[in-house]
Amino acid sequence: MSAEPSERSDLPAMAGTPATPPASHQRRKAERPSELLDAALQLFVEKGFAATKTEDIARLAGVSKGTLYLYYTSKEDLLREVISQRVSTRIAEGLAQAAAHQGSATELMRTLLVDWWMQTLESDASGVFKLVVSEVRNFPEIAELWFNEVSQPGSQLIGGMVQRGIDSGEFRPVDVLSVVYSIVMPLVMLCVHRHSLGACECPGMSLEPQAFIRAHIDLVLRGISTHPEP
Amino acid sequence: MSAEPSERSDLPAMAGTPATPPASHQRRKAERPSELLDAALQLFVEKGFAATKTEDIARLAGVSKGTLYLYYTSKEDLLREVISQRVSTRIAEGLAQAAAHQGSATELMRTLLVDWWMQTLESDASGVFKLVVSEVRNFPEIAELWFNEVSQPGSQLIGGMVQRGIDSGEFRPVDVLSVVYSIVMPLVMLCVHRHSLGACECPGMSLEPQAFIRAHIDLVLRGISTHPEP
Amino acid sequence: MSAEPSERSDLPAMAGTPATPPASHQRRKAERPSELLDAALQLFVEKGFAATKTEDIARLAGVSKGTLYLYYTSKEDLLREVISQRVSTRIAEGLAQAAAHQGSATELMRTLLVDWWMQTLESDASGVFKLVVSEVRNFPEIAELWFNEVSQPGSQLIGGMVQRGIDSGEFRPVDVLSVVYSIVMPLVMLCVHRHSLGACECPGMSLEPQAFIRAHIDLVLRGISTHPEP
Amino acid sequence: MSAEPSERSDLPAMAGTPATPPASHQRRKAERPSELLDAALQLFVEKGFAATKTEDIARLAGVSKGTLYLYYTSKEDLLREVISQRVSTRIAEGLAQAAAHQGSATELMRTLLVDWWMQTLESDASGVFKLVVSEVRNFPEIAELWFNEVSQPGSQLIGGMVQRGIDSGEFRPVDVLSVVYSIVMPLVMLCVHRHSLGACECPGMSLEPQAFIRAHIDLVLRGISTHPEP
DNA sequence: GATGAATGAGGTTTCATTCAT
DNA sequence: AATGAATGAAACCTCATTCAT
Repeated sequence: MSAEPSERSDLPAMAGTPATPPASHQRRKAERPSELLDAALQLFVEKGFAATKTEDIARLAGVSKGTLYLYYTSKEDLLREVISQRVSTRIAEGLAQAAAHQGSATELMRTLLVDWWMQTLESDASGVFKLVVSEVRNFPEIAELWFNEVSQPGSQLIGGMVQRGIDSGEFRPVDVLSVVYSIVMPLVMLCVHRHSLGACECPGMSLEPQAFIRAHIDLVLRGISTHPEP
Repeated sequence: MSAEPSERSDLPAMAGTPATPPASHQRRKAERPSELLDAALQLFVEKGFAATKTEDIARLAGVSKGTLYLYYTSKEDLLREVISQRVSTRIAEGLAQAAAHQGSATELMRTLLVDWWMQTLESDASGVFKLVVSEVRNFPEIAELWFNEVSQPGSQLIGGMVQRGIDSGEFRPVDVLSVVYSIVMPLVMLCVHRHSLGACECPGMSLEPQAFIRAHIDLVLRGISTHPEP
Repeated sequence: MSAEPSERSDLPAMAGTPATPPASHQRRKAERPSELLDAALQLFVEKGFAATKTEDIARLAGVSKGTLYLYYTSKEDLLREVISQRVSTRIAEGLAQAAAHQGSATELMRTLLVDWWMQTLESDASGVFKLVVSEVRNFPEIAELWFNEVSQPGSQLIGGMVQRGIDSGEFRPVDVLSVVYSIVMPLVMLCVHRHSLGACECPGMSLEPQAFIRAHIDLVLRGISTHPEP
Repeated sequence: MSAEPSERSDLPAMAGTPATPPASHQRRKAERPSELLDAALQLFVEKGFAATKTEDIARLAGVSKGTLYLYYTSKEDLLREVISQRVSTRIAEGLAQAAAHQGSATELMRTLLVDWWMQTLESDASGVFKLVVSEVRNFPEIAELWFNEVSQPGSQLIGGMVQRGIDSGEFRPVDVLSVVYSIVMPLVMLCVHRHSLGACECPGMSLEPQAFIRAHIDLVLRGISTHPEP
């Protein structure tokens, strides 16, 4: 939220000057789209697309109703952009992290999955899961985007790790796809939950997310391991 | 469609009851509320609460716009009724099934969980999961209902089974709540998915639900078992 | 204006009863479209399409904003309907009158043209000329309608009369089309004028329309006659 | 485009005038108002006042939205200026031409009317007729302007010629005003038509304007002449 | 002078709800 | 009980105008 990287850090600030932003008008223009996207995501996730008023998005972003339309052609456009933008950011992160790590499949899964999903859960990207679940049927193009950019690469990545474990003898010869779902669905659900029932006053899930993620991964690993630890 | 047997089955009234009156008309009247609820559920799940028009609900139920208001005081009323009605029906079913079964914790879980969730997934009750996920934040009373009628008793039931397994030595002394979530979240997610991404044209999950549910339960059981089968 | 023929004069009213209208609700519904069209025509002609507010049309027709949309799908729809409806009515009238008359070409023109154009000028159909002139370029479909339903048949009719006069020796062998325009353009312009400059306070044209029309037709007839009266 | 010779023709400044300054930039500045008026006229005529966007006017004139407001205080101001400017230019031309000519009333009308109206029809001044017809009722001040600057002097001029013909025995003792309208209305209508139905794809008037104007004047002259040519 | 980002009043259209029939 | 015509609040979006740069 409000994490705009302030675009192209404009020349190293001269020592002493407190990095004055170049000019309020220009600054604003550069940041508007991102601020609007943040506001839109927050409200779409909270209230749903149809129940969110464009004026509220604008107000939350600190601009007037009309300004929104200088940057996005319609409320629906805003929805598309919010999803595709936030999703691609997060997926790129995941691939980068995967490339950086190494080790046994077991180790890899224990670190990579826990890290990436914790970051996702705690960033506002987690809201996108709930948003997509709620709105795909009204906006079929989102389905395609999601499949190509998220489901497919995600399954590939995790499925690849499971397969490696099988090949190396760490894991039993399980049905890879089925295991991928067993691993991933609770994590997705965690994100969804955080922005639906989890956001309500009610007692809710009395369990630390991080603790649960670790326990869940361990549970699955033990379930597929050839040599379960005692 | 749990309840309404659809007006076609006009079985002869049992002797003793006064010759059933012009049937088709009387029957209809009695079934209206339920038909409206069916229609509402279908559309709320498909389009979301805000994007569903009362007129569409009425039309789908085969009545006029005004008639809807003879049975329900508002669109929101319809939402509340749909959820609480469908939910209580399904939960009662679950408790009944649980009471009927017996055997080891492992066995119990393998049959009970698979059966109940498969029925739920295939009935239109599965849509309620998606509906609740999408709408709770706009209607906080739903959260309370859900917690009291679903989350709480559901966790109790499954948690109870896990605890029994631990007590009997079938399962390792795991954190019960955590395991409950690992078990249940993919199953909930399956229901949600069926009415969001799963309902789109896109390739989607290429996995038989029943096969997955079995595999998932097995995976978890192996993960918590003290004597995993080789 | 407000000249709705009250649809299907419902059975001869019993002598004594003042022809009670059948039921206010039903009555209204039947008359609404026509009342809305009247209101729309008046305002579109007066202010132009873009400057007319749908709410004003509704108010002038004595209904609320929303009611308008029960009968017409959009403001533009209203424009199309107004034009095509009023035009076809008037043209049918003209053809009927032409069929009814007979006599020499000269006589025919002197009666038919004067009568039809005077009626048109004084009915609210005259506004349609101004409306079409002002709006065709924004709504090209109107051009087609106008050409097929008005320009074409109108030219045919008048051109036919001129040709008959030439054939019978009443008129010199003039260029028919050119004469048609010389005849018709001032009459069209009279209609247009009545709803633009003619509607302003300014001194305006100090000439009785009927007197002008007669004089104009006489002038043209003398211009093409083979035996101009002395 | 009566006035602005378009910045391309940079004829060498006549000796004596100080070497023209950085030309293209200075020139532009001086021509801005006129370029804006041209753009405004074109769009007002094409789309109507209300449906024309100030931004489109600015873009067509090659400046930004804000610049427009440096020269004109409002969109309405632009409308007033466009009309009064174009009108006075054209009327002045007409008076000049009238003063330059001489001869019999018949001759005068045959040359003067044909020339002036052909020039008007082909310049963008013709659009002003359509614009005025469409917009007077929304801007009553235009009516006054039009009456004083156009209708009045125009009627005077033409009426004067007719009267001269009557006095000289060329024309019969007709009603002058009526004849003026018979003469002028088709010519005005020609201008209006050119920017409304005439601008559409439809078949349209299949008649050369110049041929028609000549024929029309001839027709009227024959209609009022005391000695019609055989 | 020139720009174009920003504003917000105002216009069109939708839709939950009412109520006369 | 059932209908569906009518309402009007409210939502989306546009665009004339302003003003900081």
